[in-house]
Amino acid sequence: MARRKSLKDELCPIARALDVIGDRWSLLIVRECFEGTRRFGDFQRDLGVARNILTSRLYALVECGVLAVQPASDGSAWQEYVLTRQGENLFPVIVALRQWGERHLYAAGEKHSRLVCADSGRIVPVMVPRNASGLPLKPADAMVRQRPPAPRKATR
Amino acid sequence: MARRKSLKDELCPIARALDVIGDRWSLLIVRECFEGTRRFGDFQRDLGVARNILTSRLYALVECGVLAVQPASDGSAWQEYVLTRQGENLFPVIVALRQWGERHLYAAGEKHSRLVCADSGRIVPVMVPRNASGLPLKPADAMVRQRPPAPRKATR
DNA sequence: GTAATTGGTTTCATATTAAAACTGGCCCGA
DNA sequence: TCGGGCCAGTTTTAATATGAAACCAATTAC
Repeated sequence: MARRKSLKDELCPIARALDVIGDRWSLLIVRECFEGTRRFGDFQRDLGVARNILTSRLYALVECGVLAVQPASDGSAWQEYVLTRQGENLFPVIVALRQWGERHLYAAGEKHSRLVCADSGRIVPVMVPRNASGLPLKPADAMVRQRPPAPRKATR
Repeated sequence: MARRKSLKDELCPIARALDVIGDRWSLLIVRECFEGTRRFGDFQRDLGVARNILTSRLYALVECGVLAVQPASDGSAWQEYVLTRQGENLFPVIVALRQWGERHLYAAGEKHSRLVCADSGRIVPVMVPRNASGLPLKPADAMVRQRPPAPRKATR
């Protein structure tokens, strides 16, 4: 089959991002991190993922700078996995994905969780891209601009 | 190995979303759609994905309602794959992923494409979740609220 | 000091991915 | 209206990734 196609060196930022988090577990691990999970065993139990897969994903996420390893905060000799700044910046991705899922992946009448503000308890409004003036931006109104030294192939 | 763990019936919307688009190709296909690609051969050429994989992904995306199949608009007898409303609603996900990638996955000084407004040409500001008052919402200020008939297991 | 917990690693079977060859309709020009 | 070339897949075959469960060493609890 030849090695899985790597997208690391693609010019498109979406492709590069998917090279890192484009699988079914990585973003769930990140989600867990946002919920406060830090320990191997807790990820394993909460996600129900196989341990060896969890090991490889955690390693990959550390490798690419989304997570960092640090000594446990509870005084034990174990270590913890925590979000880096880069990892925290995945928040919009997680929220967008969650809101899309909430909207489209439940049967009519099927209950599901909601993202709310911790203080007010009010539902977090659906996140939308906005233009420089703050107006909602529709897909058709956005375009990808390539960089200066015009690439000879579509860069996307 | 036992079949790949399905996340379709997970209670978490993020898990459900990843069941559908949690792989390295699906979102790239969706990205292509936003760029206007509609034909099998064009997806294949632009993405460089193996044809059989493309077939299975297109089928899955149609199956879950992200894409729809319709007769070709150019009069030929072939068919086209186009985004449904549900698929178009992935726009924020794509934008969030792109902006994260632009920010974190390029070496210092390495050039990359930018998402800009089609009319003004101005860069699309980084998208952030906002609370009901329109103020930026930090990860720590958001929480997941479970639904009414309190589930007996963590629902997330 | 001993047993249980934690955080992995190893092993093995199966599923998924990939490349390339193959197939069978469509379309075009002569 | 024939033949060759496109288009959109399917099949075949091989390699890699995933998952479950067993295994293991260090750490912690008792």
